[in-house]
Amino acid sequence: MQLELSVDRGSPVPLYFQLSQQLESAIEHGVLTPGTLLGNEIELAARLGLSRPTVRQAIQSLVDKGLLVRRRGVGTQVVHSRVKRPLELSSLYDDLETAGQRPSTKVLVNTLVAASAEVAAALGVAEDSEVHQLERLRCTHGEPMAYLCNYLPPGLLDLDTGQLEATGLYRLMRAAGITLHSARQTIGARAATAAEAERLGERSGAPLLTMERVTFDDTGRAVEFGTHTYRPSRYSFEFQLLVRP
Amino acid sequence: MQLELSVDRGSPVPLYFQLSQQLESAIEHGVLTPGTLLGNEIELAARLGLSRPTVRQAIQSLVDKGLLVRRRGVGTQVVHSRVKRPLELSSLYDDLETAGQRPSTKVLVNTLVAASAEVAAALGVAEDSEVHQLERLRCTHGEPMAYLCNYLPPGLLDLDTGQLEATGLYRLMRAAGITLHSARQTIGARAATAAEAERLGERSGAPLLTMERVTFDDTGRAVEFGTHTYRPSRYSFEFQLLVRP
DNA sequence: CAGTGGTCTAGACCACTGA
DNA sequence: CAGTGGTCTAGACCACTGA
Repeated sequence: MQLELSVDRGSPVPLYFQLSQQLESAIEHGVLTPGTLLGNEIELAARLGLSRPTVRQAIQSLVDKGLLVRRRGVGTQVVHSRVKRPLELSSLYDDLETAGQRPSTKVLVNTLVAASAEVAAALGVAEDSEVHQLERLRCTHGEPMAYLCNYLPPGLLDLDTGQLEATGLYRLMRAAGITLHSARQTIGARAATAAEAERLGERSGAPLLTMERVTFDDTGRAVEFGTHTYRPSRYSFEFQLLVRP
Repeated sequence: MQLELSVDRGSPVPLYFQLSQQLESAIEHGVLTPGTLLGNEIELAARLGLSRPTVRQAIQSLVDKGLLVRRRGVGTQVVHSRVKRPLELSSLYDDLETAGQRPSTKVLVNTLVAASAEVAAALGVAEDSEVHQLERLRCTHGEPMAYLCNYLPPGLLDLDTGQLEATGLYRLMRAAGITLHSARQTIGARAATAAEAERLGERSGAPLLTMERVTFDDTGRAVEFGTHTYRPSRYSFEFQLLVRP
């Protein structure tokens, strides 16, 4: 079976990207079945009228995504397991929306406060300096699912309550021109305090899933510090990991 | 300040790797401070007597690790925030050992059983076919920390109780020539059952952190299915995420 | 405008794999 | 042994950034 591949040199889309997109879609649609050998890079390059480095760049991006495996002396194969997207720095709001859960958000606190020692350390600002404080209740199907507390450095973003109820925080940040780069997360569990139980509709002492996160932009500035609690019956963290070679 | 970089063409270590190692160590030791511009690729290549693609390959690997940021028209900069290693498919045993926690393992079950529907689906074997079952209690400082239940397909690995108590499962797999490729994980929380509480030294109904995982090798075969429970007072998941560009 | 990284070519030699 | 991916060279032209 010969896979139909072609590139358009008139397109502004890079050639390696055109190729990797076609391969990815062929894998996702089952045209390239698991275990298939791709054919060697030099022949593939000749067939497409591309240079070998360009073909390698396309293949490499799919290896990085976990869709292909390369073995010296053997060839490049489509991975057998259905690899979903590896873990990304994703927005809870976007994840829920993608899953068709129709999330809703209620902003309970949106104000400026003096940074506590913990918040100041996380955001890298002076203690007692002003920071934004945000508390939101996220529901799906009208039921509370998570309670989100966030702190943001001042002057970064217009935090409009209306917008915060219509979309997620990460999307607002990106729209404000902030380039998210990395985040440090801690996921744990503990018993709900009376106040937490009340907010989430659980009983006091019930198990809660917790997440603490500091997000950085590409200049290394902390742009957000959040402490979130989730109802474990309604939410868990699910992700794909790739072993780095 | 001029950073001292040099490559040894007599070494079997690839040139791009020699360079990326030197840059990484300079960043980790603070010789290259956050925000520093690396100097353009062409000049860097000339200085080292390398071609530009080789220099790019070195830089790219550090961009992938989150240590450098590239901006067209601007240059390549050392990231400001201390980025630790991004999330890897790591072994709990290795993580604890690295943290100086001196983990110990007690094997409670090491036997062959008929696969339940859940286990069969996870491992991709027939229901009721024979699989290895493993139950281990992991302690640090003599205190229980996690209870690990694992299932493995038959014939993959010699599961020696002595070795299992001396090291981690992933290390045994790698030693057996298995190339780990990816894993699908779910992290959640729930209340401890009476049996679970007993095993971990908690009270019944106490919150537990849970992890479910299927690990695949590079041929796409499921090599392990695990359901783990952790005492949240003694363990949490901590990791760094990078935003994929 | 000058300077940067992004993309691309057309080769070369090598190490490793499996028959 | 033939076939594969891994590494490397010495260029080229382009798009984007910021002064």
